[in-house]
Amino acid sequence: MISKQEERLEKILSILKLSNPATVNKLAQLLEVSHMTIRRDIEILEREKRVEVFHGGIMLPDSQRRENWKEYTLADATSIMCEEKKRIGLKAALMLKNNDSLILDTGSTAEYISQSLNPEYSLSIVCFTLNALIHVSKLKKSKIIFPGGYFHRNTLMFESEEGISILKKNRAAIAFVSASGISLSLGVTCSNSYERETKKTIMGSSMKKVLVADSSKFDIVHSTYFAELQDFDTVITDEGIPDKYRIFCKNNNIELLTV
Amino acid sequence: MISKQEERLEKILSILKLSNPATVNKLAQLLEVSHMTIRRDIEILEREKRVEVFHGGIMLPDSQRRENWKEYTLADATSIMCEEKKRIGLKAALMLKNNDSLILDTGSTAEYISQSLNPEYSLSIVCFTLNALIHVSKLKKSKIIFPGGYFHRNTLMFESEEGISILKKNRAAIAFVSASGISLSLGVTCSNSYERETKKTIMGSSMKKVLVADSSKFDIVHSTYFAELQDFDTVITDEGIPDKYRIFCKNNNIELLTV
DNA sequence: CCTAAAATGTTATTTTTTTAACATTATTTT
DNA sequence: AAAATAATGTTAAAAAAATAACATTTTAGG
Repeated sequence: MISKQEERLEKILSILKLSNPATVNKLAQLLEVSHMTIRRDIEILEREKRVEVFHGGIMLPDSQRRENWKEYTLADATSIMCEEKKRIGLKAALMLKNNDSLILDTGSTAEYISQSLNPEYSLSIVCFTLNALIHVSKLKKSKIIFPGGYFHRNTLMFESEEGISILKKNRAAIAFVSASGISLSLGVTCSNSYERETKKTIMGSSMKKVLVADSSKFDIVHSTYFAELQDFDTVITDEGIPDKYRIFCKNNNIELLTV
Repeated sequence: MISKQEERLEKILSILKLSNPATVNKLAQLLEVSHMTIRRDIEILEREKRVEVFHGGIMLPDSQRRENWKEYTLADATSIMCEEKKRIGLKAALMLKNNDSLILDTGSTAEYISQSLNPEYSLSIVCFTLNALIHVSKLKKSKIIFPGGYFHRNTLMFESEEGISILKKNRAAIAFVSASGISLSLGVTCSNSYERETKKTIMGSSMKKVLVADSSKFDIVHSTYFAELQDFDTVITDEGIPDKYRIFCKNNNIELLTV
């Protein structure tokens, strides 16, 4: 059970997030309580160092101020294989030409692609994750399609039956697909079952299918199977992949780009 | 030749950069002048919008501590009726309780609602615009549904047939709907025809329908009609609305909240 | 349902800030 | 240098906010 007071404390903080600082009277008016109640609330918040008090009002301490769009992105300089992923993302983006249509799958490598796209091109872009969306929405000349659906916080992905229908209505010259596991015997896999339908549909809607994955994903298997390696036309990865994959690509006429 | 006063103005600003906000007395003491001198300086700085004044002190305006997330948002301190919209958004957000489900329409007022939502609540939120999505995605305890579709850059809205289908599968306790025009004779209107289907579906999917619009929208008509004023249960606006709307709401049993 | 405790509201008082009017000191102009 | 002007300081009254003491309402426990 959440008390009225605790509720008010949260409300005070959210008011502050919007307009910092705020006066006691303004808060009292907004929350429809007396100024003394607000003062007592403020006393608590101050003791907990959640606000700073001065004559005339209160404000959020510096540490709590809203900032940091990085909050919405997976790509992060500290993540593993970060440099490889950046290079892979760039290589992928450079495959595109003006007026191309593309589909961008989930994952941090895909996010690096979205960051590397040429803002001068008029592209048609389909994507599925909030992080990619934030990047591509800045491309003023491109057309953006976001199938949408239910939000999965761990991957920042949106997914739904209807999203799949939108995707099926669209075709792309090129699709960049990611994977969390790639194996010769067990195929290409990802971690979340909710990704499967989207990935399979992406594969079916695009002319050229490009697998983007750093070398740490090879010889790994995850729970959800969605394709065979030979379903792809191109693989972009880094130098660290096992030789058997180089041979497999050569034998199966898969273009292998290592960066 | 730089005057003593100009020098002081700069000093005040640099003190603020170091400790924001600051009181008049503190500044007077630091700069070794009388409080009246500081007050006169502050008057100048305020006229030039370089500081914000409140009872008890002054602070740097938001615009001087710009943060990246603003890049993706419509809501902006320079927009018209900004303060009213903030208050409307806050009032709307304060109507909610834990575990509520809500639908958030497009527009800058709706963005202010999304900014004011309580992060401690477990809400179920449906929204349609990138700006709202960015804000609500931070609410770790809430479930997010984003119907998606084709991106409209002017409003940051996504819209599609399939998005409508997703929306139709969902129900909400409360919907916050915006409008660009409200008229007694010609009804409630918006500017873009692509918004119509979404707005009509929102109205049909929610128990309580709340119209959020600042007073500048009243007695205005835009091209796309989507509802009558009496279709709403509640109207949240500011004090500036014409009296005839107050009377109309009273007569039609519409709750009118002015902030 | 009643009681005790907690939370909130009311009011008067004290403190602080703001405003305004006027005095003083600097600065500029002639 | 004297007069005019601008900038700053002083003071008192007005306004706003903080505090404290007590009244009332709400809530939790029996």
